[in-house]
Amino acid sequence: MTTTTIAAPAEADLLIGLNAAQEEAVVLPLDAHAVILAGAGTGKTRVLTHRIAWAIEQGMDPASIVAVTFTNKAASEMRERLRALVGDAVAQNLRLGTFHSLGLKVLRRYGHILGFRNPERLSPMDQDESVALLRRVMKAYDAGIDLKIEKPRDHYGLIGHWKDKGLEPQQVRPQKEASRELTRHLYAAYEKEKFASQTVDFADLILLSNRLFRTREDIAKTFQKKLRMILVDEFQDTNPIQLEFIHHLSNTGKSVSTFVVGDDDQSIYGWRGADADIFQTFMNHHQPCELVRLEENYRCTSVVLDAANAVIQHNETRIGKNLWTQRQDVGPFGLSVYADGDREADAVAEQIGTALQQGASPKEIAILYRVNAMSRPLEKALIVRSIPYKVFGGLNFYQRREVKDAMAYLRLTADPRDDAAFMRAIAVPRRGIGAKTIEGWQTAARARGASVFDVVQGETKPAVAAFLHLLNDLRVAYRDAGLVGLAKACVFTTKLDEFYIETAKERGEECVENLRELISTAGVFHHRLRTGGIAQESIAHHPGDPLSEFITEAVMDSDAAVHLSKKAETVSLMTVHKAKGLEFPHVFVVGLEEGEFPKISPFRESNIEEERRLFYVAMTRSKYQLQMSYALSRWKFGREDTEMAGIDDAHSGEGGVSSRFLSEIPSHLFGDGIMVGDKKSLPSPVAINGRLRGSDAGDWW
DNA sequence: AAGCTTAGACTTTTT
DNA sequence: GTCTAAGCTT
Repeated sequence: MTTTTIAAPAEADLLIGLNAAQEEAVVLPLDAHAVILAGAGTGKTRVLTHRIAWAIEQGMDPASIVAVTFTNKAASEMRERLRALVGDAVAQNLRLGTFHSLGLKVLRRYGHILGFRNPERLSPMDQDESVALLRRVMKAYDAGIDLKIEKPRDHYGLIGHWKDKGLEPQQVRPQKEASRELTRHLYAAYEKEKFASQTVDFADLILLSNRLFRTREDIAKTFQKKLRMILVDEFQDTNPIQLEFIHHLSNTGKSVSTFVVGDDDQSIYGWRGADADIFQTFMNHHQPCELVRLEENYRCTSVVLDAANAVIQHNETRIGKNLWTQRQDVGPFGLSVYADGDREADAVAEQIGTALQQGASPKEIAILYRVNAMSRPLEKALIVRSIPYKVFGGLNFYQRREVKDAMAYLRLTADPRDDAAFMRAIAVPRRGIGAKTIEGWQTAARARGASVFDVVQGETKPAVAAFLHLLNDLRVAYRDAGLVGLAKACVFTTKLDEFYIETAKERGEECVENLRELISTAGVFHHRLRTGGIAQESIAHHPGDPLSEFITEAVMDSDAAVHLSKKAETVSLMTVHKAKGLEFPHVFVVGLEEGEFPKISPFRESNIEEERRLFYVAMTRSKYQLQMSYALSRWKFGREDTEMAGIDDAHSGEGGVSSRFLSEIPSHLFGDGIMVGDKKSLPSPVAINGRLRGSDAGDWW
């Protein structure tokens, strides 16, 4: 009796504060398959976490629940929120992680069946390394390939695409186009070489897990027996191999219920193999299937929602939903046009300055654009006004050259037979051993089925001996001084710091700064490890040694290193892709020109519906102010791109014409019409999706 | 083997 | 305009 008095209020608590649709989703029968269509800002994570808490409260064993996210960030956020709902102890037992970390776990456990000699050490190559491996394959290719014409990165792109679709080399049909046919052959060679070097790429984490499940039904069964419920976040971004992965775990829903949450209108990773039709496919496989729409938005103003709804309605392929809000306030919502990109940037910076004067905090403000290159003029304009900003984009921490170099030494300490790391480390800092020599070792290693490290043992060159000696010192450093001591040694004992000061000139200081940051990242990692903050996120039931875990995190959780910028008081500049899932009181969307956003490239087929979803994502980031703009001309690759230039220059084309998406917004929603240039305002939004003509046009050229 | 010069490219990027 | 990477020179 007394125990029920504890349980009952808790159950009531759990549902408090949920709206009708959220509650409906949370309390669906535990064995029901469900699709939750959760629009932007409708409480998606809330539903997901409460659903899990609800299941546990109904008596489901936490260990039989798997929740899959796409990013580590989303995983840890969910973990945190679940801690608050169900307590530390229970949250600890949940299986929660990204597709890739789950796949890695499967491979580490069962990789020996697939022929991996050291599966528990497995840690995937990042994209650059995968391309490097392909480049080596291409260089060794019988027919001979001109790497200038056939670019490794392009071929890798297509191979990755095939892999995301679940196509193994022998399943790819012969290609009509010669270059693609070459890719097909390279794919097979790439896979062979990759296996020979006992490594895997990102896609393999899922692909090989699937192969294992397919060939060893008994192993699939052991997972299926343990599990009762699988939840998937951001389901719209799931690609075919990930869906197959879920099917293996759930026995295609026959024995495990599957609860997927996402928003088809926010599917913006189609170019990475995500299937726009994934919800439909899923529902076909999981009948009967519940469908709940979360449409009440808690983020945006009603004007923004009306505009966003109007735009997204132009998409043919969507399940359909309409966001609404109870909010009564109307924030500023506007569209401006400028003569060129610099003036646009200037005006945006000016408006931000005003907002700051009026008491806004820099971190409440974001500028969003379609492509990274657009950040430059904005940065300039912000610097002039001394407005603090941060650009989120470009390379992440672990992709920087100097950090990769130091990581190569860390990796060699963990495993001297890591060829990729060996070849990188021995070349930097320079020690009189060049590409030719290394290449020679490599072929020898391949011929003997050995690693470069093994081959090099017979070398008598003093430089080689010194290098091997250095590696030994690093091992000693790790043994005696732990992860942080090793990290320090990888920067200083290796003399990487000196190397970068000498060679990188201007950037030298910055490089060393990054190397120091790497050391402190190792320190933070070590601390998290000791305080128990790691094991659950990397979902390793038997965590390996700290070094391997650290290396894996560096590859698979590139965000883990950004602890310094977290609470910075800065304006955020980022691409719309990066902004997905975030929200800001003040949002500026710039560069809304036809051709730029939507991005239209003469070389690549563009997907207008996906571009439109991207625009939809951009608009729905704003909590209060949404300010959009475009420019009549823009500097592109050092050339001016205007409406005029488009006529004779097939390369650039569309500059200066407003985005078609703007014309899809009902004109009455633009309070003041289009703001032209600095202050002049037109009575109505003339010339949206068209050229600005006539006497009006003259003024701002 | 290392350093300098020039040619080309250039959406988006959760892992 | 700015980057990287291949290739030529020393």
